[in-house]
Amino acid sequence: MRKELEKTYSPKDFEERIYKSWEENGCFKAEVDPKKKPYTIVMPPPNVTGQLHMGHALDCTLQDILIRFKRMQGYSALWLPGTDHAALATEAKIVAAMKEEGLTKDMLGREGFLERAWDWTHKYGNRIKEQQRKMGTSCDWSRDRFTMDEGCSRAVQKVFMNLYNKGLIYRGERIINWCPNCKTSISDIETEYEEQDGFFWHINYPFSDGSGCLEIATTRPETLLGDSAVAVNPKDGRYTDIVGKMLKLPLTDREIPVIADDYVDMEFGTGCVKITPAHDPNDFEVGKRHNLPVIHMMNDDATIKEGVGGKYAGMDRYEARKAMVKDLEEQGLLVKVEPHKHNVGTCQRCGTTVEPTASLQWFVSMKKLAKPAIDVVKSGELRYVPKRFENSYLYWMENIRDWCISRQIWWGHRIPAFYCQNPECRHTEITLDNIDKCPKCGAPVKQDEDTLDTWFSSALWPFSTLGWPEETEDYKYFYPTDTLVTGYDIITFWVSRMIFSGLEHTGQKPFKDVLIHGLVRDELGRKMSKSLGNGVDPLDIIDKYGADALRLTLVTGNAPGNDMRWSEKKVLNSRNFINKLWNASRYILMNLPEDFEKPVLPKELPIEDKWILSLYNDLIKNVTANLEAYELGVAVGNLYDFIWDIFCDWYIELTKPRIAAGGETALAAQNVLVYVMRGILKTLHPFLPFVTEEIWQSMPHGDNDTLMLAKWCEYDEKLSFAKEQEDFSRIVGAIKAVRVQRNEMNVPPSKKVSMFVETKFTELFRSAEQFFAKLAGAGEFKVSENVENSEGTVTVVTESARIFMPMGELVDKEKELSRLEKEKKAAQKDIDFLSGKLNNQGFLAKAPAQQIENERAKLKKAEERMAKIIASIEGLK
RNA sequence: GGAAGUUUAGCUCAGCUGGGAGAGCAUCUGCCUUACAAGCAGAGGGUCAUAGGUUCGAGCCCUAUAACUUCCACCA
Repeated sequence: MRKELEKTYSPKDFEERIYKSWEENGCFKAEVDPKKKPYTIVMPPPNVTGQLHMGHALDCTLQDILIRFKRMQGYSALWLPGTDHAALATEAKIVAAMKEEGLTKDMLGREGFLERAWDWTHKYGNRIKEQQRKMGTSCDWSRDRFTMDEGCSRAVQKVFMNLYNKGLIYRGERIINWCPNCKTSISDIETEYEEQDGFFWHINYPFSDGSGCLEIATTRPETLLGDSAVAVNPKDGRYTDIVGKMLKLPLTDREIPVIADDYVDMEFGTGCVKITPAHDPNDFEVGKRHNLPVIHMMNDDATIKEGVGGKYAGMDRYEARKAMVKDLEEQGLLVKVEPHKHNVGTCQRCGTTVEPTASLQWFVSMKKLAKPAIDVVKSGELRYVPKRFENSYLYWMENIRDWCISRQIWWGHRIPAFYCQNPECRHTEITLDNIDKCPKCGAPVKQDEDTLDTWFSSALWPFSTLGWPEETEDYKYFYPTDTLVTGYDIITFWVSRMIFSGLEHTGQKPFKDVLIHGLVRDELGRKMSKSLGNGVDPLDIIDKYGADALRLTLVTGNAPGNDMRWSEKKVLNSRNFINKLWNASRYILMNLPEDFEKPVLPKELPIEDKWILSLYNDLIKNVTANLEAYELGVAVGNLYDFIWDIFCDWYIELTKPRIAAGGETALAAQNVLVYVMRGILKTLHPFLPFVTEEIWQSMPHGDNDTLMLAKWCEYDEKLSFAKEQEDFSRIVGAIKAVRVQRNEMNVPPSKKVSMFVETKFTELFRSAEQFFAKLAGAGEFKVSENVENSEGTVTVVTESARIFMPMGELVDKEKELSRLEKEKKAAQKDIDFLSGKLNNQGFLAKAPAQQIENERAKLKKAEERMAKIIASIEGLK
């Protein structure tokens, strides 16, 4: 039952229909099948309320190509989709939407807010999935997961408890990055540094005993309110006498000591550092060593605290800075102000300058967890493609610091810690259940108000989605997964955390290969971003050119890990290629007999059939190898070149006279055409799923109802015809040479020209008469071993033949001679180069035998060509 | 401060383990040849960033330099 192919390629007419039919027929569903080998990809979960952007489109395309390829190869291929709750990002969006209604989180309360968040999630949660469907995403929607669904949440709690029991999670007061706008802690990697122009303020701190002042330098004068000491280097001769003395802290009535600590760099600034343990990571460490008080001088919105701030209380940090500098100046304590460039941490989410703050938070102790995650990569058990990304991964892992995982927001997994309210007991219980009484003393307990970093749950994604901690069938069969596909921008955030989490909790690496891709940039090479407004919406592109064209654009000419520049011209080219495929299919179909069922290759085939089959066979080998090696760009390049430049431009053209002739030869051509086209469609399917399926339905397709589940083609020794491949390339070469000559002489293609071929491959060339007629505009066509030259004749020379074309007055003898002289020169250059190589003793001694053989063959051809050119020149004279 | 990447035709990029430089777009010439003008047949265009080195042989390997990009760290 074949479907008629529409006259023009119009993806809108069938992409949606085809997706629906795949989905309805359960084509995406992966089965636990012991007879098959599993192949698993877990999809990097996009934000549940997000929208598809070009980065997703790329991510999606690469994964879909791999999963479709493996599925056709006979694996039980699972591509597991899902979405991420994206804690802070989502909460910020909801808060912003609430603000429109004049609402705040506090007005709603935790319960009310979460209710809204879930509503929001349900409202927008399906949007991105619909958009992914438009891309052709062949994931198993029946296994769709969400980081906050029951199973994933349970995995989160379980992991928290495991780590806590092993002593790998702890709660403590440390310096963390505080975002005064989001009002939560953020982890180190969520903090982005940017260089800003600032100042170095030199301030005099007077000694309490009135014996002068000590000059310190700081970039943040306002933190003076939190100072608990001034430190000098113990080896610094300038200051040995004053260690232990007390200083009057300016603008306050406090006194602080001078201490000695190695941390101070004698060369930098004045060699005296004010120590503010509550607001600087280094100062915090110094403070711990010297038992200094941690004085918090800021509120969570970065205003100055009541009590420590004196007259500055309530002011914003920068406002306070201004006021304090002014006061210091008035009091004569400001020595000087120098311009100073420094890096300031900002919140990845909102861009606000973060405030390093000592705070009571939960941390994951990383050193122990990092070790196996380093080993598994170093040993090559888990590999990055391309390999260079292992460097940054290993560097990060080897220098890892503890991970702050608690967040002061509501949308996310609540920390399963319950604190006993009895001051005598103060027990902390970590439990999977909701308890209200202390298991130790029976007093009421209170659950920790905080939630977990969103990456804490993402870290478990490869196994939490498969059922872990339960030993489910899925988990046993599909885990560990095979390939993780993601961008280099989230290696530290996500990939590294999945690796150590997988190793720690499942005892296995979570995936075998990590395929890293780059960014899709705009036409000017800038990152696509909302703020720049330079993003290109994949849905617009699909609407205009179809999903296949978008997909093809995203893989064409791109090597793994490299960024690519977006350009709509590239999409146009992709679309044109698909159009080519479409029309080639139409050609094949419109000539096919009604009752043609499936292609059978006849035992006896003409040379051009063997030629195309042999090239096709090579193609299959190359594409498969490149897909296995994750060289998707190269694989699609192989297909592009074969389909356009060989199959369409040559083979199809070659079949035209045969099909017109009818009979046996036509039937053989039809079988070969359908045979190769079916193979092309299969091989192209992972890249262009929609159009290949649509064409497949119109092709004679035997038992397979859907191309998506058809069997992948394999290299077939029986289709390899080296001799015919080489022979036929002589014909192709000769036709091309004739075309060049005709073009050069401005002979219109429609004008028939007589051709007399002199060659020792007489049989070969005689059999190609119709091709010369069709493709080279040959009129009279004669082949023999010797042709006499005559007046008014142009000679085209190839390594296999001389072709004489009488062109009458079009031929200028002198011009023809000089042209041939030019060719002679070029041929001589070839010969010189090759014989030079072959006379080089070093080359002969050290080059591989095969290489030497190749060069000899090339030289022989060049010499044959030369002999023919010389004969032509002689003949003309 | 540390690390990685990029540098190839006018533009955007390929070039897999080293064996006489490729594609698309753009430019030029000629074609409505009954699958396709979203096309066909041709042409021009490159000291493969620079300087050394290894090798019989380097776009590819090594060293240095320059420019651009990115990541990491962050001394007040």
